[in-house]
Amino acid sequence: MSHIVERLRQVGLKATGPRVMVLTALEQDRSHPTAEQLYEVLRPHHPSLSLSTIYQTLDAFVRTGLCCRVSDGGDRLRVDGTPQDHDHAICRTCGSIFDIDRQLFPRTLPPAQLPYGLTVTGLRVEYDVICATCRARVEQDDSPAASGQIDRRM
Amino acid sequence: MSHIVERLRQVGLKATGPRVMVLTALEQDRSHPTAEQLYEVLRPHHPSLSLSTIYQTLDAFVRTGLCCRVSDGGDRLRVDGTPQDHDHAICRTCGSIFDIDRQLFPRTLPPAQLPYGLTVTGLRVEYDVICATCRARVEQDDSPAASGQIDRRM
DNA sequence: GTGCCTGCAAAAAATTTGCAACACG
DNA sequence: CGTGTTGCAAATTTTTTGCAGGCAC
Repeated sequence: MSHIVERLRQVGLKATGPRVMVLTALEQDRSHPTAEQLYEVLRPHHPSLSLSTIYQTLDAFVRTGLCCRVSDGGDRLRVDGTPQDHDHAICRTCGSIFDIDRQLFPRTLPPAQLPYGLTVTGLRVEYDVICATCRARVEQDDSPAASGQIDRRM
Repeated sequence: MSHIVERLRQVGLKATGPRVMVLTALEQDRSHPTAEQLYEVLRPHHPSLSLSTIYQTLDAFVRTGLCCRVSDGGDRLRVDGTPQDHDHAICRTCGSIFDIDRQLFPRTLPPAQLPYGLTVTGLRVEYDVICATCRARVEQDDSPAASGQIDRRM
């Protein structure tokens, strides 16, 4: 439990209640939740928690590198609290995001320079996928989406 | 000029004024503009144009595959109207998005299957970069960001 | 003609901000 | 104890929706 507190202090953040809760939740929940989803999950444990605090907390985490933003295609803020290098697979139907271990798909290293004078600091692969749930739904009946994540997709 | 109309009809969309303008703009502007930016660029040429129409138009384009959503890290809707395969480089400082030709970084083909029963339909590489403008600013003075794109970043 | 589109206005959703009270270190 | 955080409310920003009139086909 205390390793969460340590991680917070290492980056210079005070180990407050909301922060410990959010970081703990991110460590356990690999679904890359939205701010709203974190709020709903944590509020029962901390009734005075406010959504604004979630946003501020995530902002602090991203600034200090404790987590990073993830895209589900361009919509809302979703965060990834897993420190080690990994890629993401995004289901085009329901918007779920899955972590993909880097070792599965070995790649050559990126060039240090790209056109336009760009300096590369990192890279990741984003896979477009159809998740098992959505595929089953498409193959069997034709009922509309109803997954655990985001459904709207442009 | 008429090839824009053709592209629209090919996917079953009526070739209306706003659609032709937006698709033309996307073909010429490779900065992956937001809806708002497209609106500002096009409004002078079509004063009655509404932002709502831009959203609806982009929605139709994405649905029909004429363009796709791009993420600048999780903020707003940005679109990419370039059909051919390419990757993206995102400047972590100013949020600018650059197209990166696929040939620059040859890769092995993706696995057809990933864990969790995911079926892969596509993939792209996302490079984190510092663009030339931002690097110059950091190296020389310390003035705050003022690029053409998005500055806020979590 | 007719059904798809547009444009307006208003609503909804998502995120940010100001500020006083509070808690961590 | 002082500074960084929280929580509330309100403001902003971004996107969506309902609907009447218009236009492409």
